[in-house]
Amino acid sequence: MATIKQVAQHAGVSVATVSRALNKSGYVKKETQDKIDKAIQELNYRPNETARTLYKRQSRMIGLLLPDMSNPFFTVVARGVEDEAMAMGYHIIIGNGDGNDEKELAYLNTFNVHNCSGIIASQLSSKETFDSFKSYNMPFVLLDRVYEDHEFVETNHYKGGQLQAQAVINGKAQSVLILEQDLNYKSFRERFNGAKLMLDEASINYVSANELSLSEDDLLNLIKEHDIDSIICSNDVGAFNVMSILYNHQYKVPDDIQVVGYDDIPLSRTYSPSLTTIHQPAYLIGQKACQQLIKQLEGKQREHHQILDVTLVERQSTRRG
Amino acid sequence: MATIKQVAQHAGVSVATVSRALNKSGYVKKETQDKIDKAIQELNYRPNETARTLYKRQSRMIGLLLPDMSNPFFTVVARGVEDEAMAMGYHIIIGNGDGNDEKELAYLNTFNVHNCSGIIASQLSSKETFDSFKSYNMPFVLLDRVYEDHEFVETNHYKGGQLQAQAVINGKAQSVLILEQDLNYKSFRERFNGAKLMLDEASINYVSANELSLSEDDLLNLIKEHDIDSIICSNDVGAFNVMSILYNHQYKVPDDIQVVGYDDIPLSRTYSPSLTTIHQPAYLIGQKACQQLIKQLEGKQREHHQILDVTLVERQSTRRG
DNA sequence: TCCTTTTGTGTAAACGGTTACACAAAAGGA
DNA sequence: TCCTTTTGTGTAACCGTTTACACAAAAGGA
Repeated sequence: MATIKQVAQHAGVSVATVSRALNKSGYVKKETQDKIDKAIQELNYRPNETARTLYKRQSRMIGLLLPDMSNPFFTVVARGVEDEAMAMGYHIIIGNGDGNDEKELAYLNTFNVHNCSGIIASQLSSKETFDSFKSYNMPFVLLDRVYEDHEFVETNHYKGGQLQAQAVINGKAQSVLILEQDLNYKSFRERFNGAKLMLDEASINYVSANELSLSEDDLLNLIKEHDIDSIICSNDVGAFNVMSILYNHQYKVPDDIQVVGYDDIPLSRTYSPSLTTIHQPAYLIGQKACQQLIKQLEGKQREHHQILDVTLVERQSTRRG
Repeated sequence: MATIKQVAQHAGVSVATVSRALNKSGYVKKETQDKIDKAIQELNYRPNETARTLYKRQSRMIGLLLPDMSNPFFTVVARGVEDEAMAMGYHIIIGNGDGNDEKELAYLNTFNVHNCSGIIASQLSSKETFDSFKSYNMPFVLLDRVYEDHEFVETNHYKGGQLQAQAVINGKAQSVLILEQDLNYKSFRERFNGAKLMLDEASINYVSANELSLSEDDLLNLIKEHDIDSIICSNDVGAFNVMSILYNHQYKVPDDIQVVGYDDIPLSRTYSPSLTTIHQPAYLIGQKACQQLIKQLEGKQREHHQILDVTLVERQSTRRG
């Protein structure tokens, strides 16, 4: 690889002039600029980012920390971040935290020692990790699972929960099973509360259970015991699981039991029956988070808390009025 | 952030000694080591990777270029790469090529100017891109779609095609529709050939069509016209699509028409009916590719061409003997 | 014309590490 | 004891950029 020194030599000027020509900073005579451009061409020179980063103490890389990139929701978020970063001349170092403090801190450290200019993080597994993040004094924005006292992008989970309830109400629900996840997370808690409120208002019976700790038998027992005709799941993948169990036990969806998911991952359109779910704009979340981070980096004005809208997508897994 | 200079000062030694202590290179007296460790502790010092990279002209980062990380097969591959890299002390810069020459070359350039130590790339969109990759003289290994004259990790696509045929033969296929994708790609071509061979040997009729250019109506017409009772798809997502169309037109899977996929993405277990498919060890592909690249970096002995096995996973979308 | 401002360029010092080299002290061998 | 080897440490150059500063030439204003 050619260096700036070689370009300078080849063009018969100093490295400082080449640098100025490259960055269009300071004065450069037209003639000189041309000579330098020619040399750059001929030597196929591309400036070394590492050296630039070292001097500036700031790279054009963004650390992206996700709980798990193989979760379909997060892959789409990641694409949103990546495309936006690419468009703005930034690049992504990716890490999977797996809900594990140590891993999250290891990545935080990695991003730091590589002089990443900022971090986008989702679902930090604890308040302690969050505090560590703050203590590094690197610009960062949070995604999806969020602490109120820091910049973030999330969606309206309360409304999402309401819409889930709305979907089963539209299908004349009589007895609903709500599958929740860890209610310590604000996002899950709000969805849960939203759904409960709607069902209460409509005077519809419901029971709830934790989706993660629920076995197949538990599910079937709950259904029998409470004569369940509608299930609200905490995400689409969970809904697929539920539908698969229902299918294997001769329950018809939606006729016997209707099912509503959350997220609207790409496959929920294609599933048979296709899944009624809450659309979260995953790609947009990624994009917005990236835009917000870059604004933060550049000290530009911005909204610190972006709450994006969610919508109900009614498909085949719920009944219609 | 503390620098090595501050550590040196704090410990009362020179930066060279600190560096030697850090890297366990050269002689350091026990006593001195302790003083330095203490200083590192107290200043919370972590060596700056950028500076290290600049001197060594080699970072501990690996460029990962995928066609599209939101494709479930590749996300799992990416996880395999990422986990393995993490375990070996490397990190991943990720890029989506989108089957687009320019983007691929842009990422190649990015990886290069960041002094990435190597690249893992999948499905370079053209021979020209491949040649560019070689011309950069960076270590790299190819994934999944592969050029014979370079190091790679792939799976046995020919056998995969045979197994797809085997699956429908097990279900007493009489008239098969093979949905292929771009046969210019060796992987798809081999699958196609493998399947054809098996069907020919068993004297079973088949027709084929291109999955990507096939509309819903085209598919339904083909099924009627040839009295299709089995469909071989080019991947799982395609199979979901097909099953969704079948579902909407009152075809029963697998009784009326059986369907076999390719890849065994996580959701194929959960789909209803669950999908018979060819298991490609996506995570392992990523891991192996990463291991191979790191061996290449370290000049270690290794296999240059790894061809991993695929297996048939029979589930509910095909009939049984 | 002389003085001031603008334009154009080069020198050298950073950025934060690693390492070649020099050299001194300690240890070992005869 | 003297010589050789091993151990331990510091000085300074280097990696490839950017930029503060100095200075000269050109342009502009009176």
